Amino acid sequence: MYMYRCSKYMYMRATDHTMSMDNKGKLNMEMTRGVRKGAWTYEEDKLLKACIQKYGEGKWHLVPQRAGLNRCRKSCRLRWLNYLTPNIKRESFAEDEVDMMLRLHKLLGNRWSLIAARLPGRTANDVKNYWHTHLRKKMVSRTLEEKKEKPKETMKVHEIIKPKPRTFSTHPPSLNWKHNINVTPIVAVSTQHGEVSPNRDNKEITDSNQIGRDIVGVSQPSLGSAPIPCAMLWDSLLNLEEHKSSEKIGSGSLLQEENFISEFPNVDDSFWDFNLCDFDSL
DNA sequence: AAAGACTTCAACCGCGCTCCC
DNA sequence: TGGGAGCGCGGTTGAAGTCTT
Repeated sequence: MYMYRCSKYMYMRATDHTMSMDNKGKLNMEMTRGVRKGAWTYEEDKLLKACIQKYGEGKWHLVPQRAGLNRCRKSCRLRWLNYLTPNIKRESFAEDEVDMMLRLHKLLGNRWSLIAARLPGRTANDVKNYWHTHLRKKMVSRTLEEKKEKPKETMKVHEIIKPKPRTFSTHPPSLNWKHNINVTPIVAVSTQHGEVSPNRDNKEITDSNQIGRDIVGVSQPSLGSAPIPCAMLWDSLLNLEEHKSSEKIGSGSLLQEENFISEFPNVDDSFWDFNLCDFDSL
């Protein structure tokens, strides 16, 4: 059943658009055509659904035309992703979802899309909204309490937990590298804000600011061989953590841990010397 | 009952990234 | 190689709903 919250507003705003230029000075063509804004109607949803069912997701710039909608591509995409996608959960967040969200936020920061990807049926917008309305206050008050308890503690800026450089074999069964490579795995980084985040893009760390932001699994090899896929490591790490938390077995689930580690036999043992549960203390 | 304060969340906006020409 | 187009993300906005006085 459809429930529209802002019926008056949506019709009043229908043609209320402003000419806008983006940061590069490009004229936004969508804004010049007098596209509709505001809340979506049932009819518009029907058109959009039919269009996606017929042509599939993607090519959003074609969607308004294909669907016969007077909406910009962004609006169509957002409506589909946040509301019309099948399997979206509309009920409130369960306790375990909230718990997972808190843990993931500690690990990933405000990367809502990554967090949402770990919460089936939840969108990045849902997660972001829930965080801002429920959890942020909780976190702020908790931080204030901690500050009261430890008023004289000084923060360490960009403390890097950095194992010594290692040489890995490039002949594991899973990767066909042709040379040995020297890598410097920066396993975890804590900032003065207590935030930790992964280096999903396999970026090379070149400056201290970036070190402050990223966890790097392995730096880019210099001999032209394939980079170790940090994003893959990270995803698997999260899978393991998710498994642990869902089974309530804590960090002692060594069978899973061993399976996980065996997926990356080329990575030295010292790389695994940290535990995601340790991030709880951040 | 009414008015103001507060909360919720759908939608908008700007920006950065990637791809392609 | 530079620029334009398209896409996706995170921050922000603001109307509607709910609560409080």
